[in-house]
Amino acid sequence: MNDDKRYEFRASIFKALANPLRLRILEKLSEKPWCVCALAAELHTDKSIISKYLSQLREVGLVEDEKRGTLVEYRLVAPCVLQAVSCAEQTIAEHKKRILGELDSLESPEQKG
Amino acid sequence: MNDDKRYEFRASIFKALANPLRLRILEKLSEKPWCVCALAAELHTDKSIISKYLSQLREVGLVEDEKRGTLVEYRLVAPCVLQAVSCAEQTIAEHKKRILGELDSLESPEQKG
DNA sequence: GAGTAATGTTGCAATGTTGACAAACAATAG
DNA sequence: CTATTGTTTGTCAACATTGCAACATTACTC
Repeated sequence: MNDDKRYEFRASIFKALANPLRLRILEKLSEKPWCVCALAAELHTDKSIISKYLSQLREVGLVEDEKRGTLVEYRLVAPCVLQAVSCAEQTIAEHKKRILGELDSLESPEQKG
Repeated sequence: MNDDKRYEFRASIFKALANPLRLRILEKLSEKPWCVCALAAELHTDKSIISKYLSQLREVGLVEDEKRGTLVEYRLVAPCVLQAVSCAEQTIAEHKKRILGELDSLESPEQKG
């Protein structure tokens, strides 16, 4: 795989993650497999949207589906992505804390050392 | 922070990551701090685009900047995000391998059990 | 088989967002 | 004042989001 493709591929994964509702779907799928209609009811969203979003997630390989009669059961394939979310969130919280600390030291300019 | 905001916040992080060039920038910043002009030269891209992309990354807290004369030095704040990239990529590679395996077993339908 | 209900997927249209490029503008060093 | 470095703005095309309607598939009943 060439370099450009590699980066586009990675970006496409994050593009699939770059939506609040899709993140909710993934979090639900991290608990157990869900069908479209159950997710639609759970998340108070039209089934067509849930179906489309699940397709997007499937295209980049984050979830997989399996037919069960009239149902289509979706399951999470890449659970480490959710860890990535909390990692990023945590790091950014740290960052903001640091910024606030810098503001504090500006307000009390006396130096201790 | 309420629930909706939390998910939108997470999504905004992934939105910032959902671009091949921004991923290249982050990878460069994982080596060392870079200024805008050096990144623009390295990545053969207009400085206005690099500047805008760095702003996006800064807004979600993935990088931070520091002025040095006429230069503005950017550094990575959340290096674990890069691990997230390779994690996702790896998992998806596994997924594709599995799909190919299933296709193979369809082509040779004899079962071993 | 025909009819019906439940579940998913796809197409369309309106609206909003993002991307890329060029040009103008701002800030700093000398 | 000039050169260097960064940021912002304007424009236009491309893409994303949302809700609704239409269609497809399966299971069940008669």
